[in-house]
Amino acid sequence: MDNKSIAGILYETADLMEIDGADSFRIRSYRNAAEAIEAHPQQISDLIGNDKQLLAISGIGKGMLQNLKEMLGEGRLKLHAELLTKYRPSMLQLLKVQGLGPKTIALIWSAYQVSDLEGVESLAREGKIRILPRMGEKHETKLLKAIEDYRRIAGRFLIDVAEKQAEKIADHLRHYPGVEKATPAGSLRRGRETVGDLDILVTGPACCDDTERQKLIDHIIKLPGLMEIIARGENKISFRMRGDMQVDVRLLAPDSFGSAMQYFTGSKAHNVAL
DNA sequence: GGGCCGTACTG
DNA sequence: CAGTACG
DNA sequence: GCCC
Repeated sequence: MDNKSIAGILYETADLMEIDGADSFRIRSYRNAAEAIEAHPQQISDLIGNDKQLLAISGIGKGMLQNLKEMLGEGRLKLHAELLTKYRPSMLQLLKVQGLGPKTIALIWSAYQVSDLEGVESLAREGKIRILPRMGEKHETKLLKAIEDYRRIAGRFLIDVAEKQAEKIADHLRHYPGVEKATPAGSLRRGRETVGDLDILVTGPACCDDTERQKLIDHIIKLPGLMEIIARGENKISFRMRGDMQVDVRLLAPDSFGSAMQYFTGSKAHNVAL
């Protein structure tokens, strides 16, 4: 279990504790610990057993150390698992909606036993949110807008995040002999605020014949952080990176690189218009 | 043992 | 004023 | 929960 997943469980536990109405300072401690672990240069899993070094991390105390030992030892955190049983996992998604906090989610759950995005949206449309205590009409319309906003950016990544990821991948590609260019296309190249997935175009001698392309693809899949290969063809490979970003890499002969760049930069509507 | 951010917004 | 969310 |  790497630091990121440890931190993830801690963050999620904090969210669930919040829904559970736990002490807010204790909740903050979980988030602080998650942040500290995320930022820690060494893998926590390598330090396990070395209590002194773990305790030296600001934000990790006696209790959190126990939690870490439990996670690394048993692969799970009991508190986290129990809270997930007690509440609905969909509530964690709800928490991401602007203006929806744990108290409101708990309120909606107690009144309607609804805990998912679609359900809450329906309630809001039917005017069933405004009749709840402390919820007014404004709150309701604001909530509907927030759900809309959430849907718009869900499963997408802010451009700076996508940019860093793309640069790492492009570097990995350019490092390979016979690759001349590796350039992100798609919405990232268009400079959109958010990016759904990465489209990276590659060209050079290594893209020119079947054997070379196979070898290049073999090199691509060694990319650090690559979690799952979704599809592997002759000229294109799709995979998912750690963090869930999906990437398409297309290998192109140099003489079709320009038109491909045009096409894969899009947008779709722009291509249709052309 | 006791503090842990301050503030705007909403009902 | 109290509860809640957020920079 | 952590830290002072």
